[in-house]
Amino acid sequence: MVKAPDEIQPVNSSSSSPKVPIPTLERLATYLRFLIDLEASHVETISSTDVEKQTGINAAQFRKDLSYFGEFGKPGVGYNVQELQARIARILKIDQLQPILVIGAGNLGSALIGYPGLTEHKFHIAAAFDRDPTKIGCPQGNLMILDEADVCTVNADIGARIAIICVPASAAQGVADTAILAGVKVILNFAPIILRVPERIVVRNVSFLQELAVLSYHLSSDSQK
Amino acid sequence: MVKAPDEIQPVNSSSSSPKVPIPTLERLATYLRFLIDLEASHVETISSTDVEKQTGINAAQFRKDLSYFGEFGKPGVGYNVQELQARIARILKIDQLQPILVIGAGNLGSALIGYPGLTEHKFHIAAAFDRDPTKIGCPQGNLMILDEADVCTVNADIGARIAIICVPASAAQGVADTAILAGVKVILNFAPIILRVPERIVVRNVSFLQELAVLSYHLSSDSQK
DNA sequence: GATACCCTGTGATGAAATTCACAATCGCCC
DNA sequence: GGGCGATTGTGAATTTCATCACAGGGTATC
Repeated sequence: MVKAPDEIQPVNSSSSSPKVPIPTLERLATYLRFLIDLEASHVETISSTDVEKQTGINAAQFRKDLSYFGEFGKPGVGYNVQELQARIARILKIDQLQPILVIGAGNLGSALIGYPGLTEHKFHIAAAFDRDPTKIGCPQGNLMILDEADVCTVNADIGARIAIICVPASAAQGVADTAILAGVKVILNFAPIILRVPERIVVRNVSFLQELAVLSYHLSSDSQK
Repeated sequence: MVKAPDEIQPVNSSSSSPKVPIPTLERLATYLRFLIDLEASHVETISSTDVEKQTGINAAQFRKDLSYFGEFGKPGVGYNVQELQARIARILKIDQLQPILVIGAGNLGSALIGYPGLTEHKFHIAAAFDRDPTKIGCPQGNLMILDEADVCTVNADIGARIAIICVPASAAQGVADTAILAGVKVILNFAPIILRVPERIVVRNVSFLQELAVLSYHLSSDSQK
């Protein structure tokens, strides 16, 4: 009996990046953060070995990561902090303000809305939505909570291509479908389920439950065993 | 010139797991979640190919992940959902209530305290701390916010080995040091910095800024270019 | 109770990511 | 201005992780 398989996106899907390893992209964000801090400390130049000492990331790794995007440093000198920071920001497209939709204004959604780090990295929550009628219309910070049903019409104006999903697991698939319909291209999913989305959509999951579970496992060697 | 290198934990450190790949552990948590849902739907048995259809995780991967911990299934039949769920929970040490310290009771810390998924997975926030005098003593949910300075004395009673750090980046290293002093073995770090910790301590970082950056990068192929 | 089918567990294979190691390059100093 | 120490960028080697493919074992059916 051949059953039609429910096609689903592979967990690590990335139809859009032909060459750059995903771990490299993850580290780029780390480098960026690190460089911003360095810049604030008025450090002008840094070498890959310095990066290793201060972040624990292998120096060759750092250099190879950058090499995917061109040449950045000067042999014998190192990297100009300010320039490197700017170029990584450009690579990650966070040199310009990115509008974001937040769907779900519970504890987590509210925390995101109030998080100052977002604007610091040129992300901007353009609109927040919820399904709960008691929340709709209430201001959260300086943002009005909108009706989840209006995601499409609202985003027709905003044109956000990033959505953050902060609804309970049971509702996550539904709002993901809606967001995609509204023109969203990439999704950051906080709900602890695997979303089914078309191949062209990129999803990343943040699951601290998962992280806690991994940590919990590591407790074994210290106590039990 | 040989300079004493500032030793730091490698990003992917896991001094405690001799053989099990970290990606396997991460997936175990996903399986567990999935199995709990299945159990709630009264599914009794599942095969690895079913798992692949419903989660997108390769069937052989699933079987191999489990094989690190023994044999779980019956050839020709599959896996007993309830039993597998219980055994994975035991592997991850979340079959018994795990006490957790939350340090930092800002937006994010509050969201964690109010998150019902934690208890669902046998995690229990035993105490929450902050540095802000206006917050100390205020109840947050059914939990009293304690003074960050008292972490050590409080944990002498509680004996938590897991800490969640939800303070701003600038304060994160300090509270990490304190937590370790208080007997914490593993840390879930929400602050966007790389913590320096002794080798025996396991750290996992949750950085949605990083996730957003990766997603932002993926926008390029759809629009620009 | 034999046959046909299905599914697990795992060694072998392949792919991906990390680390190594070195040639090429730069600035500095004498 | 030539030689030296330092640092980059990158092919090659190594390690880690994912997938393949199949032998072994279980179930259902007749």
